[in-house]
Amino acid sequence: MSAREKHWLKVWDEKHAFEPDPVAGKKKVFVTFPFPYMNAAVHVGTAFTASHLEFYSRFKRLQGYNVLFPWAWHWTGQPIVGMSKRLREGDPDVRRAFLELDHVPEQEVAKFVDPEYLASYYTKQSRKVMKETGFSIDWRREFRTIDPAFRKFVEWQYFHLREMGYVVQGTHPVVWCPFDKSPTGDHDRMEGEGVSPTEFNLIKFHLGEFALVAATLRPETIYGATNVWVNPDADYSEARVDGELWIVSSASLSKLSEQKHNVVPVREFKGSDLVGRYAMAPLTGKSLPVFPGRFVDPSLATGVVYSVPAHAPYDLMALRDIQEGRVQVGRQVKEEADKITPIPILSLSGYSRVPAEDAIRKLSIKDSMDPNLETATQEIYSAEFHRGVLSQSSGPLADLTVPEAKDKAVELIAKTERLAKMFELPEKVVCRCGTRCYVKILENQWFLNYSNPEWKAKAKLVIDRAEIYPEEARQLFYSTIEWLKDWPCARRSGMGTRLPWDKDWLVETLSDSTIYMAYYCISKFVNLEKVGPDSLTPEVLDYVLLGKGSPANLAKAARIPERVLRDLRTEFSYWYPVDLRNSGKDLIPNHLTFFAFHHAALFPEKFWPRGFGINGMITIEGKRMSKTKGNFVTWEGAKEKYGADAFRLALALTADGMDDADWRDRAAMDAKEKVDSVIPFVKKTLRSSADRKADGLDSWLVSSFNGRIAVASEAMEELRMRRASATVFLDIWNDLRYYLRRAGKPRRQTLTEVFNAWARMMSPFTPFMAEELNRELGGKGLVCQADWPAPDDFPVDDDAVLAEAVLGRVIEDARNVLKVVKGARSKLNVYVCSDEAKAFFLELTAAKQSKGNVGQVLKKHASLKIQPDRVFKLAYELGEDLLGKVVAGRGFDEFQSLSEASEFMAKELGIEVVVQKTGKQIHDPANRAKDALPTKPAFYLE
RNA sequence: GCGGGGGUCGCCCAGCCUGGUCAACGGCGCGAGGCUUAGGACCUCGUCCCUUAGGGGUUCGUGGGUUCGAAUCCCACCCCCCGCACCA
Repeated sequence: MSAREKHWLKVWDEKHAFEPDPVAGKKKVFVTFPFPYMNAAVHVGTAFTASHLEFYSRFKRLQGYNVLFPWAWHWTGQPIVGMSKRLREGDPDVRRAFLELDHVPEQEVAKFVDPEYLASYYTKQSRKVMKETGFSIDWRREFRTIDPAFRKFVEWQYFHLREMGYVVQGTHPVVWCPFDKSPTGDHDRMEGEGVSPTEFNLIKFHLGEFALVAATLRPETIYGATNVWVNPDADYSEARVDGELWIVSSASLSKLSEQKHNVVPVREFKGSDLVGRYAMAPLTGKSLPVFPGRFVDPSLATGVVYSVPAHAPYDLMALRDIQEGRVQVGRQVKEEADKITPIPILSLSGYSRVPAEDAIRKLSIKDSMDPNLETATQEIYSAEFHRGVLSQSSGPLADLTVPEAKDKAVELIAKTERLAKMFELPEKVVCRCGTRCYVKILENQWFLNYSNPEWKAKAKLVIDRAEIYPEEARQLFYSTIEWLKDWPCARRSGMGTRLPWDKDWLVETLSDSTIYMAYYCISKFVNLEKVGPDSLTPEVLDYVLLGKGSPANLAKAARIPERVLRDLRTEFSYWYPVDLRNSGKDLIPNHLTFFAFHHAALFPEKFWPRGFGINGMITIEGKRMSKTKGNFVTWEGAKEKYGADAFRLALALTADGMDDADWRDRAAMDAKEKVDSVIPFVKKTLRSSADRKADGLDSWLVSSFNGRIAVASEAMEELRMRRASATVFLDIWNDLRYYLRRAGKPRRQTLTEVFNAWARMMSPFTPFMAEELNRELGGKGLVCQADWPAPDDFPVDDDAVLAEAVLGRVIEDARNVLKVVKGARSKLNVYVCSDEAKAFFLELTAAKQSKGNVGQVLKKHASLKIQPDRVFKLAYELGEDLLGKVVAGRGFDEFQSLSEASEFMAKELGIEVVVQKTGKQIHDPANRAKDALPTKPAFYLE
């Protein structure tokens, strides 16, 4: 941290510049950021998103608002506990990540075996780096989501949600880690991302008094079944399942019992013991032989499948293996197998009657252990599912499409009471803790009832009423609200708050973060020890947040002074609602929409969020940020490398709207150079300036500055930080450069005014440098507490704008001519049009616009011999804006203006320039002067 | 598959809603010149093609269409990115 940064941080701190309290009658802005999760250091992505709020906050303060930008830390949930646990168990990867990627000192890592210590370490680090970056946060309100007082707040919320019927219980299959005793979400998996429980149909084939239970995803193929497969090497069991006698793989027994089946094992044996026996299929009543098939995975579902060789490549290949002697079997099995031919059950365009055969041939599959069988199966399955139609051989299923036949088959088999269901993971899933997961049916789990149509409608209203930046994001909210189903809101493990009515469950991370912004109004009092967690009873919170009850009575019961209670209510009613919540677009499908739902449920409309800011995701040098790939930039690292101001400016300049932001070292270095050179530039410029009367060029600079203020202000309002910062740091700078180049002697007073305002415009982005600059300019007070420049202080002078625009056009034209014309030249003659030509131009343009008498004008000025088309074309080229100024421009004398600029033109063009006004006695050897038009003088190059 | 965003002159990107002032803003890179002992920084000019007078040609994913006129509006297609849930 530089001395300059330290100095200003101290000054801001001493002035309590960012610690706002309610001020009756003062307009307020309340901005919030979705608190970062503290299992790692904050990184440039966090900084990017948060920077929008930071810039906006500082901007709004300059506009005179009372601005609250608070901060908190998310500790709720599984990952912190999980990392800590893995460290305890000696996982080298976790340890290395702490040491090498986050640069945590060795002795600290040792203490990370305590999850709360781990989180507090990162919290401390993150707070430090954010402060040092100059974020204008009110740290008095800081909290962590496991603070006792915050828990009371969460309990209050859930108490009400349940009362309103928005928290309901349900039973659902989940991917379960038996070690963590917790559902295993996608991000908690070492293996099997994207895999979710799939419902298999269990079909009972009668085998004596037993049911040999085959699992299938394709019940519609039952009429094509030719035999049953078991894995001869695997263990199978007889067991009493829900009172029936089943034969299934031994591995499936525990899974069945996790899925609400009552399972009592009876006897275990090898699959080979089943080979050669016969099992009777439902619906067809056929007695099918049991064959050995090593392709059958005993760990998938029941480890028993039935064979449909016409449509299942695996089945066909396994059958061939037996028929063609690649697999040794007993004589009886071989004889039975030889009798079997595939039974086609559906027709499929583009394939023969036995599609499995086609696929096998296409992929040159040799036996039943060929890995290509998976591809073949996928292909056939997909084709049949979308285009297949069941044929007559399928009896009652005939003529149905595959999806229809599936439902019908399930219905028919269920009628015979030979159907059961089982959930299974189609692919292996391994939890991050290394444990293999399975499907568990979780009972009596708590859900937020987001599928409730009334709640949805209310959430939609929140979005309807809110400002969304950028507007394109609005649709994403609507889609999310539509799509959202009930959300499991409680878990068994991790850190957090227990459900007040069911202490076995902890409120899950996303679910405890929905209305917490309201708690910033309370946390200030908690941190100042004016109110303790025990006082935050539901009744007290009802008063503070909903205005219910009488403070006098409550004060006694809760043992807090009535004045404090009233202050709490005042604090909340003043700051709420949230005026702007900014986040990356990744939070729209969950957090931000939850935020809308819960505000809709709990608060009256006047407290619903007013604005949502959405930004894109960050990439590093064009690639996705990833810790494991080492493509990772921490907030601290970037701040240290470029300095706070440059880091901030680089963030601002990197992207607008929902575009993804690409963080590039090169761009940040440029920003650094820019920031570092502002003050030297200003000082040098002022040194070279003089006290003199304002001229046209000064008016031009002021006019231009007027436009810059307008653009920057509007962009700030819309959170278009790239546009805003580019205007301030690039466009204004360019204006100044032009001014300095063009001016004989820059005028001190004009520059001082502009620089003063410039410092204020820079201050949201580069507050340290802006304060420094303000001081250099002799400004009083702090620039962070000054006023945002008003356009009225920089009036527009149309004639001055026109003069510079014309000059610019003339120089550009002249450059063109000089570029094209070869050969020696010593002097450029510039002929400004005559008064009559100007009159002709104005009259003709007016006549054309008003559809007046063009012919009359032409006749009147016929002696000029100017083609009317040239006039029309020029008027068109000038555009409405400039043309308007030409028409209105009474004080603008083109000849005088260009004459005064002739030296400048000469310097720019590198050739002598002589400006003359078209008239009788002028130097015009090539007779060009007659062609001159307003804003378009004629040239002659000598 | 469902939902969303996007493809612009070497790279990043503005413009698109509200068609013409668009060969198309700005930044980077590159080239030339200035400044400088030198380098960096900084400043100026140039950077699709052609052109001895300010002009012309061909461009904004591809192919059609609407229009006097399309990067901008409409249709179809191709390609890329993101999200799709028991989790931050």
